[in-house]
Amino acid sequence: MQKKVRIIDIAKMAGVSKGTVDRVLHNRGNVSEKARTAINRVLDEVNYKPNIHVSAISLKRSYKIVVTTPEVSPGAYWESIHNGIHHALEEYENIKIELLVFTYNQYDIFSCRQIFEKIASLKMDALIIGPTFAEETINLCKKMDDRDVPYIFVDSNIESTMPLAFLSADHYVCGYMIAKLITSIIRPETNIAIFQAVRRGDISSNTTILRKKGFTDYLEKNKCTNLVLSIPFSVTEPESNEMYLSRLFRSQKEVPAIVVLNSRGNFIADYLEANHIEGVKMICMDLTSANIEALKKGQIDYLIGQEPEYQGFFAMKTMLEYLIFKKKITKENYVQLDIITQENIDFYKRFNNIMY
Amino acid sequence: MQKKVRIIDIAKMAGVSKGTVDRVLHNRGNVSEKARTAINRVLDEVNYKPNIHVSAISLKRSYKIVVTTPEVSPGAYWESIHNGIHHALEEYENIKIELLVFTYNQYDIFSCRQIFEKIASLKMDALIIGPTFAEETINLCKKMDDRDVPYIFVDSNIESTMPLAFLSADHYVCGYMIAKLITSIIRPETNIAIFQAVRRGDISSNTTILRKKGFTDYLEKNKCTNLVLSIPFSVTEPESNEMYLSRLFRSQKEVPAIVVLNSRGNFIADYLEANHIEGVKMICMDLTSANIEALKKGQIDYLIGQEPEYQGFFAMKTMLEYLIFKKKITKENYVQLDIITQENIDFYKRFNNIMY
DNA sequence: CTGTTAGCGCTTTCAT
DNA sequence: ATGAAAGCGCTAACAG
Repeated sequence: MQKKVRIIDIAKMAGVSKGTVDRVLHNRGNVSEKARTAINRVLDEVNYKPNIHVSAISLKRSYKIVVTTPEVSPGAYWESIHNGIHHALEEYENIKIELLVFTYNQYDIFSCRQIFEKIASLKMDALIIGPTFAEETINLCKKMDDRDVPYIFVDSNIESTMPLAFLSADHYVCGYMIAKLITSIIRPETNIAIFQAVRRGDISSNTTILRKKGFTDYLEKNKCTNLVLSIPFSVTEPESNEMYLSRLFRSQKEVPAIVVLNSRGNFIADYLEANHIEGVKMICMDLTSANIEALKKGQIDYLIGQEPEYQGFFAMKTMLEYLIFKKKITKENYVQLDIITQENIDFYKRFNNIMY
Repeated sequence: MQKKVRIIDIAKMAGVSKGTVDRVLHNRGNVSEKARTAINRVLDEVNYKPNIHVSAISLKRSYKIVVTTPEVSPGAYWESIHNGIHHALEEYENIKIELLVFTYNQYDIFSCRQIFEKIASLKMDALIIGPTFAEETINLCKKMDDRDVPYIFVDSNIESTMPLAFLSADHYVCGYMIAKLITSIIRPETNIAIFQAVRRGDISSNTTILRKKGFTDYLEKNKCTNLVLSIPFSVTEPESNEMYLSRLFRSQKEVPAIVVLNSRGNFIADYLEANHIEGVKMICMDLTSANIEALKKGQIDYLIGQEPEYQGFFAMKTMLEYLIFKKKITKENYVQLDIITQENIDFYKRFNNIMY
């Protein structure tokens, strides 16, 4: 194990001073072409890894980081992502970071536009985005690209953008897996009702489309004969859901299995309980407090988790390490698709933030 | 957010110098009773948290840490635990740590005794134990208790010991969950063959006993009518397994479902393949390379993971933070019981970037 | 454009 | 038993 090379070692090898090496390492400018090449030559030979502990304590400047995601409600998916982000910040408590958080209504494209416009007008060092609407996100990203502001996605990736990295489940595989799980516990004759959220100003979110595709593909590939009933589902106008649900159950001879492709599965579970509908097999997304409760009561059979805390944590940590330590980063980061049941749910609370 | 209190702040408040405060903080002795009480009084009032970055770079002493576990084979369970341990070490690369690793044959109690005796004769700062045999482990731990050497368990906890912490799956729940999963995908008439490893000099490992108990309890509680066939399984004498297996399948009218309570499920999968036995539903423990291969081929339906990398990583990280930064430790750490299928397996390979 | 230098807060050694 | 002081390696300000 060779002893570590320090800035001063590089300086000596290149025949310059510490200060100049630091200027090159951080692209601070004011370096002659001659010095730069000499230093870069040395850097190519040696494997310089800054001591991050020293960096952390020496750092004087501060960083302004903007976070934008759908609105956060207690115990829900996006709260977990924010928790993860804050957890990462705690790990770097000695670094001065100014965090600005802007949330938009994920069911209203106009809210998103407005917030993104505001963000575009801000000066910042980095941006973390939880996207919903593709077009709007692409617009924002273009502006960031022009200004050399690095950004990282959480929850899902958006095509035609150039993020530093993204943290996302493979939503297609997610839907595919859900199809496998639900069909493994129901009979081939059982119908499957599949719920998707309706949004204002846009057809559907990218993630839901992908999950739906994976779901359908599995059934087709495996020649499943279950009839699939697509049911719209409104978060903003819950009264219309009652109607859809009662119509659904009135039309069915046998209760269908239920798949909810967003994190609001508990709404359906509540309806079933209120109407004393039993024996329904049900798979939903995300470990929200309400979903966990429904899982523990036995209303939901499987929950699929996508590590939201880890996504937030890793996004922020990656960003900081990029900004401060210039660490290399992996662009594509697919998170686990955790299959959760009544039995293993209690072991999935690493960040202690799933409370009820 | 109040500004951080440093050693020098405490020193001033207590009317002593930095050096004396440090002596108290690290129990280094040579402090008058008067100074000690003054400093402790201040420490009770303020919330002192050492800056770990500074600690890390200032530290001159080195630590000798011993690790003992069952033997490591490539791609297998214990290798993952060791990988995790080494990852933690990488994160603290600037701290001088001498790592001594001793492995024993987990199927031979005499090997374990011999190794543990050797370990007991060593001088060390801390010990990480992957236990198999309860009595032997308790003996070793008693000796460590006498010498004030802290130890942490991975894989399972041992009663009647006083570890700093343990990292373990809840093996009982694990067995319980396996029972639920297997019965959810087979018919109530299907028999279940359950495989347990045989060991030399001991009845069975603690973990397997607990898993078996959980398994049986589930079936009983849920009035499952499946017949359970317990099959012994020898890792050291594989030729005897052939016999058991052929006898098993000859005796059955319909192929039974298979549950393997240790990580050697792939042995059974191989037998099935070699003998062209198809249509077997199978659940096994642990994401070993061989098991993953069998899962991907469709021979295994579910694998249950218990985060071995995380266990090793967290054990070592916790130990270092205890030794160096005197961090508070959570004693009981139950790891996730990951349910793995062909679909989500590829997202469970975070070998390169363990965090938390 | 470049070299020098003052911190950052903690550990450890060395006088006293 | 105690205080003073020398590092640890990096960042950033400052003086040329």
